[in-house]
Amino acid sequence: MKNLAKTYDPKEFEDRIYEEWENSGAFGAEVDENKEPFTIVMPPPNITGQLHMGHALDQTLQDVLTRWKRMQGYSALWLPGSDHASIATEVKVANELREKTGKDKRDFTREEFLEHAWAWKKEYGGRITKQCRKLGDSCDWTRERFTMDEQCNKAVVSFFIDLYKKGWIYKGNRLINWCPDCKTSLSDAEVEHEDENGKYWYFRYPAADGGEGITVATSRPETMFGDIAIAVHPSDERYKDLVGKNVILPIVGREIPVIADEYPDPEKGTGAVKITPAHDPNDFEVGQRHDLEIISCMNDDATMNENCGKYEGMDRYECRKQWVKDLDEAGFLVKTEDLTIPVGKCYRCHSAVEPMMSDQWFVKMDELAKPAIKAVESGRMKFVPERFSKVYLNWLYDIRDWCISRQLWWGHRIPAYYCDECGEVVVAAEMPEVCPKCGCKHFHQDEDVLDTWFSSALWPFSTLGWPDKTADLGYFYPNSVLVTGYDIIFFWVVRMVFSGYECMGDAPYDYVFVHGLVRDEQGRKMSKSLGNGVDPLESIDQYGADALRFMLCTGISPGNDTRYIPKRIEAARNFANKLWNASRFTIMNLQDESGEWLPMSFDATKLKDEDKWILQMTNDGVKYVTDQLDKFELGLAGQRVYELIWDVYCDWYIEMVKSRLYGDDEEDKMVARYVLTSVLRDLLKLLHPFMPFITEEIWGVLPKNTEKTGADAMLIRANWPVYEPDMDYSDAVKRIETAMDVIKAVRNIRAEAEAQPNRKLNLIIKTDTLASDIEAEATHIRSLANVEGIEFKSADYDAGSDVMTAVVDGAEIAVALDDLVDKAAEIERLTKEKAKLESEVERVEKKLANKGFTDKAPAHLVEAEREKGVKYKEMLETVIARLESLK
RNA sequence: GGGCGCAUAGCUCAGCUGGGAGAGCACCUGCCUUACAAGCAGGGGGUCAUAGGUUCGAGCCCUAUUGCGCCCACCA
Repeated sequence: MKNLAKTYDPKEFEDRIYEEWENSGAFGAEVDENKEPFTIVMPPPNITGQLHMGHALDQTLQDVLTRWKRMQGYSALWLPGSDHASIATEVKVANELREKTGKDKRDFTREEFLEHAWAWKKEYGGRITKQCRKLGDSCDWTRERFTMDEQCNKAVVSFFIDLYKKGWIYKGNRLINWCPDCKTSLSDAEVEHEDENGKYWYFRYPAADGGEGITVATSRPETMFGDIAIAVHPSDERYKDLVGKNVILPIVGREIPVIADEYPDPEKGTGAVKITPAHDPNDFEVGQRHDLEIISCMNDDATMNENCGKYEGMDRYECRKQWVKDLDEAGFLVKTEDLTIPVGKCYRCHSAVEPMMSDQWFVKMDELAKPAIKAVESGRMKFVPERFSKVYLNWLYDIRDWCISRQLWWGHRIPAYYCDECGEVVVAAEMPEVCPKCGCKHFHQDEDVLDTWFSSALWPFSTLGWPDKTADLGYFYPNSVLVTGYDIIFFWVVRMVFSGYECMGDAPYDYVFVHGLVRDEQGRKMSKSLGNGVDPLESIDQYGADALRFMLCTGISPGNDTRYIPKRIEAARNFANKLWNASRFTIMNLQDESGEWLPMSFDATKLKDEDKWILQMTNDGVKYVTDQLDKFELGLAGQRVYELIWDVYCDWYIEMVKSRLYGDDEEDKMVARYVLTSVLRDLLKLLHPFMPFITEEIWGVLPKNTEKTGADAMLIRANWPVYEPDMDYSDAVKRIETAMDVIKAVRNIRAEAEAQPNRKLNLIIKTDTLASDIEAEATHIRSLANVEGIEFKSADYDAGSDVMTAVVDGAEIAVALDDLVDKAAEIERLTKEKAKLESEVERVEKKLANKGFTDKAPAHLVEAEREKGVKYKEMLETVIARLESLK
């Protein structure tokens, strides 16, 4: 006997199947001009650790799309890779070194440190790809890439040089975001703003001429050492006389001017603002406008510097405390106010970012942003859901230059070389031989590395071979879809788009499919500090990858967050189990005792109604699922497959077909076997993108002789089921649906009457129109409702009082239950039914009486409503008549 | 300050271009019926946040309000 294992145990086959897939080259995508390409480049996970639920969601969505397109006949490439994650990894490696050796990062040479980092990459990069395999990711591992591999590095250098030559990359001393812990600059996108409880301190700056001076509020008193002016609004009458005069920086004693500028808001604080260009972006701009000096008062570890007198060497917060105390004692503190203030935090280490003056490399954004804006405005590139295009565009509309240099070691080193003699800067792929300016031959390379997102920005094409003109690049670019979380639209999506236009002259992809976050059961963000993260591997271990995948992509809608709820993954596992058992049933019935496959055949003229019914349901399902996947509605698609398998195939079709399989009409059995198998195959295909392992495992056991076109052992190469628009089994569908109504009605009566499930019932069916239809399905009614005799009578027949009745569309079912009939309860039940029907009839009649409806609503809806009216009225009359007869 | 999302059954969420409110879980009842108790059959449960508006018709469209959440932003 050939069959599936008795119990569904994903551990038994998931790893094995993955290995088979990979070894057979099933995921390999080829440049094939006879096929349409479908490309997804995997958002590279950071090599900082292991995959979390967010990755599992992200990758499942990509895999569903890829597998589906592959089955549709596309040359589907899903290219995997990982990201060096410059700053994040550097922090991790430094921590690990500290733990292991007790030494600080700076105790190592750059080369030593990088050696450790590469070892880290080897370990964690490998761990991640293993996890992807566990999830069932059908990516082409032969094309696996890393943001710091040779080709990507080449791309980075090439892009840098290109932009530099155009004058779009420049070096300048600017106010940047500085992380005092990571000791590196950060881009604006890398700063997170958090509200914190803070204070405003109001200090009096006395006038230089001995007058009262001016009172200024600040939340950052420690930056006062860098104050260069006090600004007031030109229209502010209060300070009119002071403008142009000097005030004295308290305690420090330095004189600074009062200047008029549009920046201060007279409504806020005292209307006067201290100007500290070295530590505040606004002040910096005011300083530029007035050509003011810039005095920095902090070191790069956020301790106070030599400009701060006795506070030199103090931490910024320590200094703040002492400084405020000293000012207070000296009588300069006017008042204090509590309030919340937004504080910029480093997105990696969460320490407060300090705006600082620093010499850094920048990318000029104005020109680059233009095509990226147009890409979305013109509809060339679409966000799914659409609303994210707004987020994207808003960021681009007021984009500022991008600070790309980082004072780190792990990353792409900036390809800029400085002449040791004259300081000339040469930007080139290799260290130059001779200085073009002074002719000297000694150079040193810039010490900094590039923002990690500089290399990710090139990912959609650097992975395909750019800057070389490869066949892959020509065929697979632009990518079809980018699947990513909404949290990295700024970091990543925006930058890929402008880089794509700059390097390739086209958008990097057609669609950006944005998903939300996976939260914990209470809806909180999964985080390490909360310890509420769920390891995908653990849940795969417990329920199987298929269950996890199915849970992640059903019951969700695009762009919205979802929650990880153990009960939900359990339900998905139960679904897999259901499919497993149904398949076992089917396979069991396809063989004789010795395990030989029994014959099956397709003969359209021999199809029974239930065959036609399920063929129609499956056919319609194929269309629905395909349409939904086209719209990225994986949740709706998955939901329908679930219903088709569980409700349609298992609960109804298998139950209906049983009597035939156990009967002895050999010809009919061949048909039943055929439909059973053929429908199962289509359902497996529909489910395969969602649950690849179980579908593959079952597929492997099914007989090979029923697939119309070349059956392939690998389900992933099987053709996506085709929707046949001409299929019309509506007569059979109608009869089966009527039979189902009857069955449900009888089951209901049985339960209400508390009749034992094994007790055979006798029915009287009163109908003037449906006798032949119901008669045709009598077998089903007998077996599924456990009915013995069925007697047909005309609609006006009096069934007496020893029966319980129910109405269906077109017939009244009377169940003989003399010993169990509780007349009072029966009347109550029918009265409820009557009320229900009455309200339906009323609703429909009201609607039809409304001239607005009959005139304006589409004709088919009006017609449908009319039919309903007739139907409900008939049913109601039947119920009323029955009630009468009981009285 | 600007923008966005969410509010539907006890819980978690679906609900496509407006046309008789759904699923899973939980709950109640009865079943170990030889594919499946990770199951089968039956059942209860919702003023679709509030108030207006558009429409013949609104969970869905418009306006306002309330509550929750998120993103962006230089309030000293």
